[in-house]
Amino acid sequence: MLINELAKRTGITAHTIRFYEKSGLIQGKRDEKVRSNNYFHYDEETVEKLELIKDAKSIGFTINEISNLMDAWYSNKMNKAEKLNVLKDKMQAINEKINQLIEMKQLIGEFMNTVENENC
Amino acid sequence: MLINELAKRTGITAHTIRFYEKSGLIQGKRDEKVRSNNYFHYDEETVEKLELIKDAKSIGFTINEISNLMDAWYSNKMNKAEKLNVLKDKMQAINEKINQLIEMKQLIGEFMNTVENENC
DNA sequence: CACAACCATAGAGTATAGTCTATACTTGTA
DNA sequence: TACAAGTATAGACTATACTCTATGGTTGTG
Repeated sequence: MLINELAKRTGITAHTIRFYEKSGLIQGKRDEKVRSNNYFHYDEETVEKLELIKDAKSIGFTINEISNLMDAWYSNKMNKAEKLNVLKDKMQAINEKINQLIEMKQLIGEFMNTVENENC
Repeated sequence: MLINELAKRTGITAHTIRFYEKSGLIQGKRDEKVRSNNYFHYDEETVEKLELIKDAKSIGFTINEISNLMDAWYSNKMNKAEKLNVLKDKMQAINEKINQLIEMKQLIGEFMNTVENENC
């Protein structure tokens, strides 16, 4: 699949996809049989990766963090132990974020009560 | 208290505090009795605000969002209903983030299982 | 009173994450 | 085959949130 289709499938613009490619998050392949152009071809795994990127970004992970995560996820650069380490780290980061969010919920909840009892 | 003490108390640099002041998140007061300088003076409420800013930032709120939140929190620009609206919105945003984090946890958890069963 | 430490302001610089423009070549369609 | 639509690349531009530098004035201490 070419970049425009990938963009449609994921809802991410071609520009941004190229930016992610430059950043090393995804890799398209060139078709060596075709000599007339230099078009990148993408597979289903790339769709998956972009979905993961969207999710990870929405919870506040940086490109760099996502890059680490995807190395554990998809690449063969790491062995089992290294992958598990990365995943455990992310897991812990997520748990911390959840706790902070819960604290903020309580804070806002308390403040809502205060406001409820205002006369205004 | 002057800016350096505020910085020490909150762990936020004077530069960043001034940046927040420019952004409208906090306001120091000038002492009109003193004519020789233009130093800003800060009160305990500012310390509180900066703590809130730190917390809100750590869970991914932007300066702009924090600004809205603090208007509901501290200012008299809004009436009861408006304040409650802002607070309800933030509450919902936080709940959504928590749900996304939980989803990501599950995803990573599943992947950890997959990795566990790898032979490597 | 010298001099270090502190304060304010303006404006430049940095990092992150895009977003857009210009250019040029390629492909598909009427 | 003309021409719109698609593709690649380089590089400029934007927004957010700082972070730092330069400058010049003020305050406190030995």
